[in-house]
Amino acid sequence: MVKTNLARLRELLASYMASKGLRSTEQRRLIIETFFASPSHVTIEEMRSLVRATDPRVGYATVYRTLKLLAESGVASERQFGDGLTRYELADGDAHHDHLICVECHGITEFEEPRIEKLQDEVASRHGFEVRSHKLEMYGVCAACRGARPRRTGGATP
Amino acid sequence: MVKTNLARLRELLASYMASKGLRSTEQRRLIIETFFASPSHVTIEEMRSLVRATDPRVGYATVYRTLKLLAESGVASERQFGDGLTRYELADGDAHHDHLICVECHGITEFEEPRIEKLQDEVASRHGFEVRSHKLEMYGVCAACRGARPRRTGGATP
DNA sequence: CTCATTGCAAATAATTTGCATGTAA
DNA sequence: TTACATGCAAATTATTTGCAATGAG
Repeated sequence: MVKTNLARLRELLASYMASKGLRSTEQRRLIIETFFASPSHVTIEEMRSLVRATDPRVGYATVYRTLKLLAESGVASERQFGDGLTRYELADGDAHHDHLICVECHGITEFEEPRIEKLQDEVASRHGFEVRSHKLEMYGVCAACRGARPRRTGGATP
Repeated sequence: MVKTNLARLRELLASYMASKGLRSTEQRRLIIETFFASPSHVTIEEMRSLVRATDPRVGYATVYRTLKLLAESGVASERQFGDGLTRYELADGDAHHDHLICVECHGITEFEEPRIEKLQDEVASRHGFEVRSHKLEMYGVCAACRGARPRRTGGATP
């Protein structure tokens, strides 16, 4: 098992901030730790309440600015699913995951499928396109909402 | 070659409007025809100017409302790429296409890759998830912006 | 000390909506 | 006629920004 992704992200953030001459303030530390401890795909609104549960004096704008900082540094990924809210999640290391989004319960499930990644690269190279990032989202009805159970069709992620 | 997709979409729209008791007004006809004649991925702003070039009396809200109507009827697809603007394109028939989005020139290229679609279905079924729609977007630098030429790595879409 | 950062409120930006008036059916 | 549509302007929603006060280095 690899050293935790979180440790890597902390280092990444530290070096980014150092390189930009950014300061480590009480608010930033709080927001960052809160983010690291949050469930995936938090909205800014959710982050704001989580942070304010600890320190009600933190302003709205600071949450926005700090999450943007996390995204710029590569520590967080900004995501937009259809609902008009921006969500944040921890950036992946080498692996990359995508999302199944339930249109009924709005639940979000992550998955990885290396074979899709490989085909994506193939498509990109066919177009002479240099991929920086990509997203794959499937919208539909999740197993729970269908009342069905997932049927494992063999081996999952190899 | 199949009968034009456009004819199918016109029928789809007509039956949708009939079923909802919606009326065919001068503005709607203008907006709809303008949309059918527009390049793919038009923004609402672009639609508004195109429409106003013909009839400056058409209001902003009517463009919004009519595009939403097109999306609801299944004639158009709403897309959000990262730039905060909602774009519309003609809905696909059976086939489905995805997008390469250049982060430098903001150009959008469409592609189809049935093998990816197949793997997506596989993933979904593994999760007991019923897919209604999906989107795959790759962000990066297009061939033109790289100064490179696309290298065709063999057969394109079979 | 100096300059980045914060919090607030005001400013944007994109989209939506209320309502009086217009107009298909 | 009689709802549905339209156009306008005001309202929402999500996010950004100006600026004086604060605090990190």
